[in-house]
Amino acid sequence: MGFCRALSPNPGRWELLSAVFHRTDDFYGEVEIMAKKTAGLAGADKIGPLPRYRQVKEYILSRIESGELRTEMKIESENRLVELLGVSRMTVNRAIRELSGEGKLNRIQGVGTFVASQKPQSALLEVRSIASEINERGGVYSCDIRLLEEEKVKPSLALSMGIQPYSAIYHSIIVHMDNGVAIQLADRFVNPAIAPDYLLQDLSKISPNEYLLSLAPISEVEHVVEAVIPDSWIRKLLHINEAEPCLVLHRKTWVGCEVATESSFYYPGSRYTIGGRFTPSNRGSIQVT
Amino acid sequence: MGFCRALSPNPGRWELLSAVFHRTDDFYGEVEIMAKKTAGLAGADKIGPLPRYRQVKEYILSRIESGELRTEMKIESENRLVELLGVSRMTVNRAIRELSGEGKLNRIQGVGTFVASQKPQSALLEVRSIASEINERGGVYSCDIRLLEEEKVKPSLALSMGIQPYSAIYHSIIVHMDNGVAIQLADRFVNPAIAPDYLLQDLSKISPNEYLLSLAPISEVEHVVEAVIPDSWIRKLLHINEAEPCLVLHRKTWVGCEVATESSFYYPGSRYTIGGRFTPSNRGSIQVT
DNA sequence: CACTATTTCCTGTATATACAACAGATCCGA
DNA sequence: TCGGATCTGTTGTATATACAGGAAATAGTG
Repeated sequence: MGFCRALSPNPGRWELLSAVFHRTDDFYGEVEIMAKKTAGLAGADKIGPLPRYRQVKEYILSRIESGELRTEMKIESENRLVELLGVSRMTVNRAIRELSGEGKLNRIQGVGTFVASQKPQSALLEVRSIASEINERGGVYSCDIRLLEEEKVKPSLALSMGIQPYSAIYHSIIVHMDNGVAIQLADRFVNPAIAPDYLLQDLSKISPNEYLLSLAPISEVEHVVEAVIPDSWIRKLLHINEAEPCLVLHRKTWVGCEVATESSFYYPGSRYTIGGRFTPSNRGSIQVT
Repeated sequence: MGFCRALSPNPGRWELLSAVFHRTDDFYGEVEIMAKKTAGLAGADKIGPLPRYRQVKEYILSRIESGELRTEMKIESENRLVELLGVSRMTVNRAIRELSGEGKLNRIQGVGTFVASQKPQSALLEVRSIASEINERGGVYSCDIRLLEEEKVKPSLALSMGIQPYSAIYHSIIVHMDNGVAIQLADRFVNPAIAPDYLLQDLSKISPNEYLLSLAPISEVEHVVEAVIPDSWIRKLLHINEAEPCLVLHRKTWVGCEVATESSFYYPGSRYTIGGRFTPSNRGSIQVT
């Protein structure tokens, strides 16, 4: 009963299979889309294949990322995708509707669906590794780990993170550099309950962000920005003088209902800006979906 | 044919009506939900009532805003709302799914749907009026219009806004104050094609944001933040000395494919932070929905 | 040729139905 | 009383179907 979960004969590749059965009045026409190959993926605790609409989303995203679908190109119509993928139009519709809500596609009624133009970097709206950001810009990434230890958490921070005062917390201070120039100082407090092995990582190989993201998906993020003249020890590490302002990005992340990390990122004002582009949703004072 | 568009007998109020007809094989059971009263609303060029799933969203949002539904409260189940509102479950499902994607509701499979806790201010992710922000905090808003005129647009800005160099552009500089203390300096360039009457507005009565939002919905926003020591004329207007850093928020907005405004907002570093909270969507390096 | 009406293709919305997955309550027997 | 099976209510996904409405191509007409 239920779904027929065929396994791909071609496990190394992403593939959609369809197998439509005839239907009677109380039996569905059954269709199976192959699940994405999950071996080696983080978050593999999720059992079973992704739901079909998610598979359709992944299918389209992968075609965009592979370069097969370029910016501004028209993609197949919903009905064409129904034929190609062997799913119903409502399923395709949900996938494409969500993707266009996420800014990946644009739709025009009566005309078609188009690949949206690439949006610029949006460090304000994302959580991504500074290393990959530098690499994508063609820079040379390096880092300097100035601190990595267990501490007793101070009461104010404990309150904010929802843990016991003076219990253990992990603290790291890392200076990230592009071509040897300090670009960011990352001052992180990590909840041991979420990342018990944080101190054991080789953070020069895998960045804290990559490591933390690999443990569990972040369920919520809060970003607050501020302009300050930082303390002298920060000025020294970033090689800036006392007249140069700093942009500080405070980030707090949650995994489920627990606070996972609370960090501050200091950017030398003269060397960095942070941005993001988004589409406001449409009620009252306009907000991100 | 098609929908029966009943008018509300109670036009001053938001109301859901249901009128279910019997169905035959090729005729729908018809249901009508009253459209939101549109008289006096901006964007009234949209003809016809909102689609039903949007009406359901508005219905729930209005109940949250009115205080009837408080934070953490469980709301009606989908099937209950189907009965109450006279729409199908898929329609209710879409409405609630989108609301939970927007962070207004939380859903737990097998348990129910709950009103999400109020998220803090998110000036990073929204476009809202500084006046209403100050009023909500209980402050006393006032402003000082330092400039409001038509100028010839410089080539670099013209390029960025996609208009002819040295053509006309509107330029305003306004200092916003809370209890007489300067909180923000707004330096705005407005595309005359979008807001031809910008210069005629009484911007001390209606804030530029409110006015611009009333003209047309913003289709896209870009925010970039930066820390600077501002020019002396800005320091003077904000009453800060030359050692105090400033947070600058650069905002660019689009209406359709045209750039509508390009603005810079200066916040005294010691008096303001800007923040936003969001839920990352779940692909690759995590981004806003 | 120019202009209009029709057709066709596309997305947008709405519904009814069916089943899956999950959580909590309830029942029941050892 | 305990522990498991069963039931019930809830959300999550998938499908078939139908119609509305926009845009562009096409046919038809003067």
